[in-house]
Amino acid sequence: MGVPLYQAKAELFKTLGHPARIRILELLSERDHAVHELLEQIEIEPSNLSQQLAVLRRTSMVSSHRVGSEVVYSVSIPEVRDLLLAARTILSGLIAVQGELGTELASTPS
Amino acid sequence: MGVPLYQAKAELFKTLGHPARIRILELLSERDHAVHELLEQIEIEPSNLSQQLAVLRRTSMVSSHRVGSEVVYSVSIPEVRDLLLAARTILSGLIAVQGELGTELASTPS
DNA sequence: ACACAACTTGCAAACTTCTTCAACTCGTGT
DNA sequence: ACACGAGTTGAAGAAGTTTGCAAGTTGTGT
Repeated sequence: MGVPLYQAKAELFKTLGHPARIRILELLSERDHAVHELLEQIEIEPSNLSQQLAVLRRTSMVSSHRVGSEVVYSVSIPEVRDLLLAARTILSGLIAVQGELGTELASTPS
Repeated sequence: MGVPLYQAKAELFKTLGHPARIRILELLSERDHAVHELLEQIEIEPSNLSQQLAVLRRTSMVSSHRVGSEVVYSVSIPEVRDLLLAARTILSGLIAVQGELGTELASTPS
């Protein structure tokens, strides 16, 4: 007997409910990245990034392997992309209706 | 200038990151419900339900209108359904791999 | 063997979210 | 006008999350 499904869903969404984790997943869904490459793109302390990566690892959303002195991360659930895209669609809808943040959406690719 | 997109996404997911709110959205995406109907389906104190509904209202995910003495809620962003479905798909994948919670998924409809 | 870069871990302080209680509003029926 | 059912609101304590610091690994080059 496991956790009820609605609770598992809530936990999945909770995992996505953090700006740094969203950025990590967006970067990783383009291609694999080493931690220091993520660090260049995301404004955050190394230890904080590590913590956020740990959260994503715990929920099996990403996996890591060592390559020499680097640790490379990849998305292990490709469907996460769908979730991010659906979110984007909803946000464009909201923005169209409420009229805010318009240019942001039009110009950035993800 | 508005909030960066990745932050808006994080907030959207954060809103979904609560079991009661997931259940509310699942029930409302079947059909509109009055608050006391939701209360019958979800094990939660009335005031707590009200708080969770308020969170969903603030983010424009649901809207409410009075009908006599009842307050009826409906989903105002139909695409939320896609998000819930995508979550379900991901969860089945995870469960298939990690072998847990299997029967739960097979038998319940949402 | 040593220094250095690349990460991770443990932990405490700051902050946010959740839950419940008591008090309140608003409509319906009497 | 009154009582009652249906919901909402405010506030406060408990619980959970986030952040950054200092300390610890592990691999590479010298």
